[in-house]
Amino acid sequence: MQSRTPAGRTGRPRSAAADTAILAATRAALVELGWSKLTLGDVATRAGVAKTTIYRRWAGKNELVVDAVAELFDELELPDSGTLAADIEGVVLQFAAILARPEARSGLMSVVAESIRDDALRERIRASIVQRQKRLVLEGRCRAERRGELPPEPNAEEAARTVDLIFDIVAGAVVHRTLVSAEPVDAEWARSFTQVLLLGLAGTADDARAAQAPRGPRT
Amino acid sequence: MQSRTPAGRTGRPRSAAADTAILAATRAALVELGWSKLTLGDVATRAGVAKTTIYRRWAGKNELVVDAVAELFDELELPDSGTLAADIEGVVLQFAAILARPEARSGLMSVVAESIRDDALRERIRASIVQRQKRLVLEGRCRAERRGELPPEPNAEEAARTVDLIFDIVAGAVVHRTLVSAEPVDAEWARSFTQVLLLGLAGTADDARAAQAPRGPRT
DNA sequence: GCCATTACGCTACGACTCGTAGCGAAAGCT
DNA sequence: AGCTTTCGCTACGAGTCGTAGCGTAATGGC
Repeated sequence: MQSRTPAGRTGRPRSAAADTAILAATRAALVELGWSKLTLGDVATRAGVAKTTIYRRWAGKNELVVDAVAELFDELELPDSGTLAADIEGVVLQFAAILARPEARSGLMSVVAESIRDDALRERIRASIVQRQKRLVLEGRCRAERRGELPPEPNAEEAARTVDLIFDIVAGAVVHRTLVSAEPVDAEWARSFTQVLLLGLAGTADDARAAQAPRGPRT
Repeated sequence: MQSRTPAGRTGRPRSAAADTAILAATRAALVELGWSKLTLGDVATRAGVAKTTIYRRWAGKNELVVDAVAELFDELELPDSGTLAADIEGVVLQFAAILARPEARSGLMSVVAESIRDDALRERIRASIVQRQKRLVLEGRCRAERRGELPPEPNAEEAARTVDLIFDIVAGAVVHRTLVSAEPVDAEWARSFTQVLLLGLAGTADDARAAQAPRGPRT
C-alpha cells in the first residue's frame, strides 16, 4: 500500500475506509469506462470523497490504478495437485480467471504501458505485483524437485534466471492469449500450454502424452 | 492502412505525403511524450499539417497509433538459419529489437490496453499486426517439418491451434520480458527460451543440450 | 478553359479534465 | 482544553478535445 498514516504523528488520522472506498471505486470505474476515460473526479464521486482527498494520497491516476489492480492478484494460490503439470494448469487457470475480469484487463495493461516512460511507476508495479507472484514459480519448482519431476538446480544464480524465464513464459503467454489474441484461456488451452512447457514442441505428438504423468480426473 | 483515396472519386486527392508525415510524427511524439501525454494537436504541428486534417483521416488517437506502430513490425523476417532452434532465436531477437524502440513499446501496449474496451480497435490490431506476423510461425514450422525436426501435423484444425499457441508463447514471453520485467532480451535469454520451447522444462539440464542439434557458430 | 468536387490550412468555439489553493469543520492525541 | 492533521467543499487558470466555418488549393469531367 501507499498511504499508511504516518505512525508517530499527531492529528486526525487518515480514514482507512476512504482508502478501500477509493480503490473499489477505481476498479468500478475501470470496468465501466476503461483507463483512458477514467477521471479522478469521477472516482471521487463514486467513492463519496472529495477529489482533493485522492490527490492527498496518490500522486496521480497511474499510482492509484496500480494499487487498485494489485489487490486482485493476491488471491492467487498454488494448489498442491500432485503433479507438476496439474500445478501449472491450476495456476494458469487462476491467472486467466483474474485477467477475465475487466478491471484487471484494462487497468493492468494501461499502467504497464505508462510505466515504460516512468521508472518509479515500473518499480511500483514490480514490487507490488510481479515480484510478489514469483513465489508461485518458486514453490512449484520446489515441489517438482521433491517429487523428482525436475532435476535439482545446484547453481543458485542459474536457478534464479530459470525462475524469471518461466515466469515470463507463463505470464506472458496467458496475458498475450487473453488480451492480444482475445481468445479464452480454457482447460484445453491450459493443457496444451502445459504440455509444451514441460515437454517442448517435439513432445506435443500424441504418443508423448502418455509419457507424462497419467492425467486422470483432478481427484 | 486506412486512408486510401476513394478510387473512382472526383476532387482533390488526399496527400500521400501527409499520411507518412503524420505517422512519422506520431512515432516521434510517442518517443518523446509517451502515449498518455501525446496530443493530436502536437502531432499535427510536428507533421506540418492542420489538426483537422488528422481528424478527417483517423477516428481518434487510438486508430492513429495503431497504424503508426503497425508499420514497425513489417520488417520482421525469418532467416533460414538451418535449424529450428536458430530460426526461433533469430525471430526472438528481431522481435526484441523492435520492442526495444520506445515508439513501439509505449505505443503497442497502450493501444492493446485500449482495445479491451473497443472491439473495432482490437480487430484493427489483430488484422494489421497480430495476424500478419503469424506467417513467421507458419513458415518456421513448415521448414522444421521438412528438416524432420518436428513431426508433421496431419490434422489441419489441430495445426492451427498449435500455431496460435506457439505465437502466444513466443510473443507473450518476449513482450513480458521486455515490458513488464524490463530486462533485456539478449542472445543468452533467447537461447534459454528456445531450449525450453523445444525441449521443455525437463530438457533444460545441461546434458540435454547436446541432444538437440549441436549449436556451433551460426555458420 | 471552366466547373463541380473534394482536401487543405487556419481560426474559433464550448465542453471537459487537470491539479492546486483556500476555507471552515471534524477527528484524533496529549 | 489546545494542537495538529485530515476532510469536504468551492473556485480557479491552464490545457485538451472534437467540431464548425471559412477561404484556398488541387484534381477530374465536360
